[in-house]
Amino acid sequence: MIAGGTERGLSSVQFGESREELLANLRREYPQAILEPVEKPYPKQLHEWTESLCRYLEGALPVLDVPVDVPATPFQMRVWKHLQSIPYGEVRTYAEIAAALGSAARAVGHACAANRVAVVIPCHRVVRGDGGLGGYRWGLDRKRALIDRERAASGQAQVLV
DNA sequence: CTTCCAGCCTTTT
DNA sequence: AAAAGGCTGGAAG
Repeated sequence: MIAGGTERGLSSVQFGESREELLANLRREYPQAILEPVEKPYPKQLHEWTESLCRYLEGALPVLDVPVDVPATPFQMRVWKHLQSIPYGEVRTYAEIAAALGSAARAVGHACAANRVAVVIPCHRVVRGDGGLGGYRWGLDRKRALIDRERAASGQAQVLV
């Protein structure tokens, strides 16, 4: 994984197969940004955010509360905010989200697809109403892995129909 | 099981 | 301004 951010929050958290691939992706998304590989003089906040992220993934941190700094339409903001209210280890359907927002399921899917901040905005916790996984920007295997891992870490029974 | 279309937001023309 | 299409869903064939 790679994490990038500004002084205001994380702006990009992505999955990839290699360091090169990840860096290339980041460069493509922010062609004008000055990318500094932060090996040593870690900006304090960025360090805290990524720390939280890691511990959260391990299930050691119940709620992830890090700021994000991503350009978004008002609608996307509402969807993402709602996604962040899904507890660790649980999943919702696109329809549920849509109902809560008074919108349509498909629009929700579109908003999720636009999310660039993996895990922080848990678009992997949204599945289809018919039991299917739906899609995932970084690959369905990754989505499945995240959900399984979270479910296991949260100690819930794995009742999967 | 396989269309079909309503639905809402974004992106492209 | 108009049209297409997406990480859907529910109804119809």
